[in-house]
Amino acid sequence: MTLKQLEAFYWAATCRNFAVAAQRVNLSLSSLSKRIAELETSLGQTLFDRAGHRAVLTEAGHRLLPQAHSLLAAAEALRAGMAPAPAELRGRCRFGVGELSALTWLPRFIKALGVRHPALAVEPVVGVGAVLERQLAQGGLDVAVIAGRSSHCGIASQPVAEAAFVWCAAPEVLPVGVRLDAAVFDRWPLVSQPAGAGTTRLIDDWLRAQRVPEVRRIDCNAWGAVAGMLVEGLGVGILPEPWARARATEGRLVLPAARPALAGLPYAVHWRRDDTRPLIAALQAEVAAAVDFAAARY
Amino acid sequence: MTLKQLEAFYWAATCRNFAVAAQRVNLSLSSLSKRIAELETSLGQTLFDRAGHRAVLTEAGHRLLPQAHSLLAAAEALRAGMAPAPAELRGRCRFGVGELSALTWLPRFIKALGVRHPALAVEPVVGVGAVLERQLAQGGLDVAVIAGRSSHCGIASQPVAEAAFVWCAAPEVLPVGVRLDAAVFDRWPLVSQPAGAGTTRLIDDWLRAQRVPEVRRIDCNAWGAVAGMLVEGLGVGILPEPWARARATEGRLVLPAARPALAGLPYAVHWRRDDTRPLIAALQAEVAAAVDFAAARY
DNA sequence: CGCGTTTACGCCTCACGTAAACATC
DNA sequence: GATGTTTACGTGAGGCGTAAACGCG
Repeated sequence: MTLKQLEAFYWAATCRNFAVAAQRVNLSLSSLSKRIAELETSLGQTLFDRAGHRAVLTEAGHRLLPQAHSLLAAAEALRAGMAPAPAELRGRCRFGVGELSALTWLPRFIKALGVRHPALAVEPVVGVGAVLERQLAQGGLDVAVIAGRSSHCGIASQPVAEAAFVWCAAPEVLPVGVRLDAAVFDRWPLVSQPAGAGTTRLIDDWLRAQRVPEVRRIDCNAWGAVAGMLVEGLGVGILPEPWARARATEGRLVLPAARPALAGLPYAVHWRRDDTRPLIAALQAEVAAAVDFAAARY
Repeated sequence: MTLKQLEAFYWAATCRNFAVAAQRVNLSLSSLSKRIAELETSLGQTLFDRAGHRAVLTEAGHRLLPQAHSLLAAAEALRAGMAPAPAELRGRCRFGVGELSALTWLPRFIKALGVRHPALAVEPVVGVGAVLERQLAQGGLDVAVIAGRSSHCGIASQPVAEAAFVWCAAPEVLPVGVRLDAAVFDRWPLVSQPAGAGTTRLIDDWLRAQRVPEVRRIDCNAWGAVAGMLVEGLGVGILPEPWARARATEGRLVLPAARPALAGLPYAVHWRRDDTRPLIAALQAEVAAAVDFAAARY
């Protein structure tokens, strides 16, 4: 029995499938399979039931799982406690972010990360918050920076920054001085993000507070397109505040008064609570310092 | 960092020297040295100071030691908890016993052990209790069955049996019916075991209770020789009760009345408290069932 | 036929032991 | 020189990935 075998077992048991787990432990699928087989012979117990379409934990596997985790966590703590200096990170890191992050702080962050950790292969994965969260839970991502806190108890999160959004529309849609209220949405559709995005929750909360019953929506998963559609006068929507203000000074967008003002959208680093790799703790700190939604827009 | 490296480190740190530790982990001296070197580079810390004649723990090594032990213990517990059946023991086992054990229950025990655990290489080491205890503490022995409980806090023990001894002497030394008292020792020397033997403590306690001030002694570390000397009328001494009775029925020894009677000498399995190998727990049970000082004498 | 896991096979690292060297007392 | 640890070196096991095979929906 080795720590590597236990590690392979743990992630195989808690990821969506062996392939995802193999990526996480930097192993080929076949090697992962063999390590688990080795562990099984070493313990004299079958840990996975391979009868069905997918490998599923046996009773012995379920018994082993928490023990394996605590042993791995202890080993990690030992390693961290002994290390003379924060180690340089290495291996693959799948990093989930929303599109807004991808367009603001992410590029600079990836660059800085590459300088500090040349051996770390970061793979940014841009997607909608809800999807990223599921991928995180299933092992497809190592960390994700998404809006809000997770409802999933296996996922831990740490707030890092708040993004500000404002309502906006083209002047021909909302003449200067017009207040935004429920009546506006009778005449104009809402240009918004797809379900599962953090901003969608933000908008829904606002609409509910305003008792706006039903809204026509134009959903788009690309902020660039959303901004373009708003400028073109297709409807009313929200944009990150710095972007909206830039367009407003050019006279291409109007920022109507809205009460209550849109709440800030809190972003948090998310990670699997059972992931004790030093990678996680280190990234958490690095991300916290880097997130800045006012940064350059690409 | 691997469990094997930590194991090598732990025993290297707590045994008398690397050579002893190497035997315990079934490794050559050079391989042990390399494993420790690997661990040092893996942790980025020097664990042993090799400047002097012997390798001595550095500050980092001292920090690591308890953590390594708890991790190894956890790994062992996991292994034991998962094992479907008590595993067959394997490897080398240095087994310390007093000479009395060597002449009574030990041979039969070694035979039985060989049947149940063919892959276990048992090496009986016969010696005086105090010496065995020191070897145990320094890693030279895995377990020892010796008289009394250990005073050393790093050594755990579990009582297994009591051996009975009786005073005896040749008829020409102590005619039948003569009581044993202090006066006898003015005329005859005490034939006893060397300092550090369990029976020596037993005798000293008795002499002190009888207020016998000073005694001439003939010490010998071989029971066979002691018995022979007693039969030859060289002095007064103690023998295991079954042996003495056998000689008494032949009329070659006399068993004088003695008040108080000699106390029984309790024997216990001893092992290093920090030794979490399954070997120890298994042997403890096996030994407890096997020890019998009334068994055949060889 | 797609998805998920295992088997087959060749490569190559690395862990091992023997033996010699080195260092300290 | 005795004791204790490391270095040098040749060997073999086994961990690795690629690619093919297998087995279930």
